[in-house]
Amino acid sequence: MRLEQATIKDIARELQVSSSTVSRALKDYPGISDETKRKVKEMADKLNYRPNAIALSLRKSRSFTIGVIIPEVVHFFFSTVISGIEEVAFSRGYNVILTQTNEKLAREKSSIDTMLSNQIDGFLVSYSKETTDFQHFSKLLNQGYPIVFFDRVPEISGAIHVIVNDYAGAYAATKHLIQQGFSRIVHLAGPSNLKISQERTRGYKDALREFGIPFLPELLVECTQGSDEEAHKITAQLLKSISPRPDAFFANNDMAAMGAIQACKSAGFAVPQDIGVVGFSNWQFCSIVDPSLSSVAQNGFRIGSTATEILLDWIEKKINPDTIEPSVVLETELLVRKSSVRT
Amino acid sequence: MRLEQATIKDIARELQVSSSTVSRALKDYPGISDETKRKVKEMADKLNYRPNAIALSLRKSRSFTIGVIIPEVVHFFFSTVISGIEEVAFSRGYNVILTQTNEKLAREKSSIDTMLSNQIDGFLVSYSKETTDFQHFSKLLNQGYPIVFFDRVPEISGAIHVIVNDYAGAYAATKHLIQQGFSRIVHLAGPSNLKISQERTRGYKDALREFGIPFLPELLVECTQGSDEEAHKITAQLLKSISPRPDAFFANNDMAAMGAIQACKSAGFAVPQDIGVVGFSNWQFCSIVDPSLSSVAQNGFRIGSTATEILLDWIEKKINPDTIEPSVVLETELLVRKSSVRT
DNA sequence: TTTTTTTATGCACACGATTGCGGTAACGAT
DNA sequence: ATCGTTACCGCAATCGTGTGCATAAAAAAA
Repeated sequence: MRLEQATIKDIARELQVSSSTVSRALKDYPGISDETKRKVKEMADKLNYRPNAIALSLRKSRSFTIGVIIPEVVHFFFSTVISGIEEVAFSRGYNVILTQTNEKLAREKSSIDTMLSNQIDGFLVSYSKETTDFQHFSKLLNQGYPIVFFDRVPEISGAIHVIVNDYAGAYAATKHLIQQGFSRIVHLAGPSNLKISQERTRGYKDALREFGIPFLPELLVECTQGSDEEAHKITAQLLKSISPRPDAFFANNDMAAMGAIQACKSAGFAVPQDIGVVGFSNWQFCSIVDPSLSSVAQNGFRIGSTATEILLDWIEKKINPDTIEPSVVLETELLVRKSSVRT
Repeated sequence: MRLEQATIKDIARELQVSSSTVSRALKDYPGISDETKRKVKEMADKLNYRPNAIALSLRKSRSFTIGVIIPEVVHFFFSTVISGIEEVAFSRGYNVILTQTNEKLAREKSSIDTMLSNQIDGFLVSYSKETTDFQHFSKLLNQGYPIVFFDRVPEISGAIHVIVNDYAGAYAATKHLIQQGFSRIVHLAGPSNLKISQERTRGYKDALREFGIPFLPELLVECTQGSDEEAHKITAQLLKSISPRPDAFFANNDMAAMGAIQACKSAGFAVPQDIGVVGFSNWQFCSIVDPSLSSVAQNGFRIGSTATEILLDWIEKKINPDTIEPSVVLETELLVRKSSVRT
């Protein structure tokens, strides 16, 4: 038995005026007498009137809602991004509708469909690992839908990207390990089809080259899942099979770094005395584990808030996507903790 | 230059039929010839027609959207809940609109307002720490809006709760510590205005009583924030000031437990040999820290999915909230790891 | 008093889809 | 030729709000 929400018509009926007058009175249009405005507002208050956003959306073909598509919610980095998104969206009067793809392309497409049905004003996207073709995105862009990509960004024209400087972060991490006296540095890389992984690997290689350390292909291993178990297994394997053994690990993410640390400990090595480890993302637990984990911080909240600001500016036509810089690159910061500092 | 979305009228115009015919043809109504249906569907395909969910919402006074209100997104437990919510909502064809209150009551109320404006079909709520009065919720319930509360639940009539058995979890954790030979067990409790905190404290006390261990008020400390820093400080203080010193800590959440462990280590005590520690929530990092952290697992995903199933059943009138059990209690599970097992 | 201007309000339609009700043509039966 | 039946389909209203245009009343100017 839902109590009916009062509408503009109800106010009009009570006051014996037309609904157009009510509509105008509520919005302080000129040409409505102060007396009428007062009465209307009073009655609106009395009837607990709340404008029907749905009707407004239909009328204006705008929903004041943005759609967020991410691989998964249960992920420290993404949850901070969401937080940044939500914060900005809320303060600017927009709703956020959220879907996770669980890394499935099909789910990504289907989410776009339902969001289009819901007359979304724009998209914030970090695409799935399965996504290698970006036509479904280019099509949207061509139709004039604003899309801002973050973290994982495609190489298509018309989109705007918000990313962190993965290259510089990886470079700094590797350089740091080298300066700590480590030289046989393993890179536990991410999926090679993601640009962020490529960039981090590039930073790793460049740092090696810079310091005259030869790049050894066997020290570059792809961790497709990025889980601690996977990293644990790979690390244990590497420590056994490669001679002389690796003396440092630079992981694509913090979970993998933790897996590596565990494997090192199990194999009888001390971190950081024998083996140095640096992660990427600066998850919450970095500072509370033992040894505390050095990591490259990427400010998820700022990524989210920046991406949202840009998207909303685009939606509200405060910026023109064709004339502004298509990539916003936020800086990373290497946080040195115990796991990588030789004492 | 957004390309106009094709509407039902466009199809009608192309085919020289009325829009009602198109509507019916698309939905396979009887009384429309197969020939027409075929043509309409073909044309819909050709024009890339997508039904306008907003128009539908207006017509049906339903949005197929549910609103989720939580304290904060960047929180392992809540992010798993969101994941569960999103999963079920998606599979049943509902959208999820998300807001975080950042523990502010004002934000909670304002979120409810915008959601009502958007003709939300129902609410999933875990209220803020600031919320002590629940009138804004009772009012909604009285108006017939379905609300399912989870994790933090108010004592008001008409609502449905999905919670975990905090009491049993705390009881099991405390009992486990006792059985490991610890007897001066500190409980780092949560904010006492939250029912979950009260329940956990109750479990703690009952376990002590059961095993004939006197409850000492000085061993029950409220950690209002639940952060590791706060727990660290409190723990260090307790270890110094209380004599004989505490020999175990049961924390209200895992972050606090980690803070306690660090403080113990700093004070020169070994975990678990000197001091045992158990957390609550079973965050991701529990298994990767050293020593691995024993914790009471509460399945966030299941909480989210269960709450959503109930909410949607309620919305779709498959259940009657007045006749079903108002509280669904999911069991917790004590995961014993190294931090609490004396060797 | 008459005409012009200003002020305040209402009418009607639009947004896109659904649906009760009524209409029309074709066909067979009488 | 008339009626009844069936099979298809269209009209028009509806959901709640916004807005261009017309209009009535009141005020000002003539």
